[in-house]
Amino acid sequence: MKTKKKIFVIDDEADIQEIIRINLENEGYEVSTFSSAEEAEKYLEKIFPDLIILDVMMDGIDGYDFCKLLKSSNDYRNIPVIFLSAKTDELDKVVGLELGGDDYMTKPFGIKELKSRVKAHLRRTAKSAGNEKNEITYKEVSLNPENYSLKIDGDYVALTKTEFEILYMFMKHPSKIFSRDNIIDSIKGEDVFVVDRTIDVHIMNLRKKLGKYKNLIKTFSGVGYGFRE
Amino acid sequence: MKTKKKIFVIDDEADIQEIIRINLENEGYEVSTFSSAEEAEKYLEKIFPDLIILDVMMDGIDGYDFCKLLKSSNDYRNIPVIFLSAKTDELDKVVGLELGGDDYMTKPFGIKELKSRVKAHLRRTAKSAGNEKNEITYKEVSLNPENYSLKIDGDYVALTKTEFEILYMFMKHPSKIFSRDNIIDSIKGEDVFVVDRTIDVHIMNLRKKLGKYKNLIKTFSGVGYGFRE
DNA sequence: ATTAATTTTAACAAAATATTTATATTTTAA
DNA sequence: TTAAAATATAAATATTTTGTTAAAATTAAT
Repeated sequence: MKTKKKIFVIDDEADIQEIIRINLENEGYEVSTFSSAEEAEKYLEKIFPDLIILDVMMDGIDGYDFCKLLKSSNDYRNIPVIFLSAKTDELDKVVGLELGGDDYMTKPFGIKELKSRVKAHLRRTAKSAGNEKNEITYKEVSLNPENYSLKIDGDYVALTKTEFEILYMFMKHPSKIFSRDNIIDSIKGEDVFVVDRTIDVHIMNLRKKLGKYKNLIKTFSGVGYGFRE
Repeated sequence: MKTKKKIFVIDDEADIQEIIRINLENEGYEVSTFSSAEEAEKYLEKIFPDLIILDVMMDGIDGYDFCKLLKSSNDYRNIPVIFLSAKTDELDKVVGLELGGDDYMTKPFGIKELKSRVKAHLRRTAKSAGNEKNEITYKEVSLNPENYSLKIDGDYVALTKTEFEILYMFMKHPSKIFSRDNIIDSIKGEDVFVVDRTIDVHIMNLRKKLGKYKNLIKTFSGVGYGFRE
């Protein structure tokens, strides 16, 4: 929810590029397309992709070599690569060369297949990148990421996802003040536009759920909100 | 169910290799064939097989010796070996030598026999690897791994395999929320591509079967599902 | 090779949540 | 103290997510 996953599509056929772009953008990914490996290479320093979709046969540096290049770099080694090819035997070669334990699709491929493979790979890397959240406790209030709940004096109160995210952010940095824009950006992503008052409503709902501890959330007029005594 | 079981087939007759490969791949195993023990040995480091099918008579290292080699290694000792031989008396020798308490088949062998023996051995190792599941009980609901059944107030309700796996995971970690992706990964494996709403249907079916206890499965909107009061 | 069982998908209804709008209340600053 | 600015609240609306059903696809069993 925070930031979009970035995907590079490297294929010299413009229409393949577009089919993939449209479908993946539709799924909420940020897609950059390139017609050659050289072109993509230049952008690697600017944008760090979460996944690369790579055609095997291309002019200049072909898919095999580009992948080898990636896998020999510490920075890029762990980016999953999905190979594309029109011919099965080309893919055999990829598999045989053991260019990295990623994935392979033959053209023409189904859109559904594409989407689900992309999703599966991103799911996998998300897992290995330790982004677990830990329980945070303040006095008699504790926020539990395992079940998105709030324990107040021993009683459990359910939070919605957004409420949880906001409160988590607050409690993670108590005594820090967050502007409404801060909050919107980190909860929804930078390209999401909602009216400021929306945050007020979430804050209000959180305070209700905090019951007698509602004043732990402080309003800083003209600035924003924060969590503290 | 998570990943394919890997089987090595070591036999110098190419057609035997193929018959076995086709039939076992058909059963969902990942099969690697080798024409000699030496060849197989090289691959042991790359691929750790769950089971080995081994011809007794071969040029170079024969089946007896290869098996002895395996059994003398801590790493490979526990891989079950199924011996193949054209002659019964050769197998007698294997048994006599006590090369490990595995299994023996004479050529020609029936496909059905092969499959069931393979399955039996894999089942056995799976068990000894401490993956046994124990009965879990919560209030008047208990989940029995022996027969994938659910006992509710004394009545038995049959679960399908997937239903069982999901509920087992839930009850093993009550009060934890699992995302749909979490569930797919642990039930089906990371390389399986299904639409995540599939889980909703399983949840619904589980709730139906839970009858009056259906509300033990909670929905956490935007997050996932979990088991709790 | 059929049949049956299970799993998956797709479509739409229902529910939950998020956002906006409108208005009341509080805070700020001159 | 008072007008302007900012926030709180409640109610209305929009959006997202989930529940449910039925049909299609896959898998297992006969």
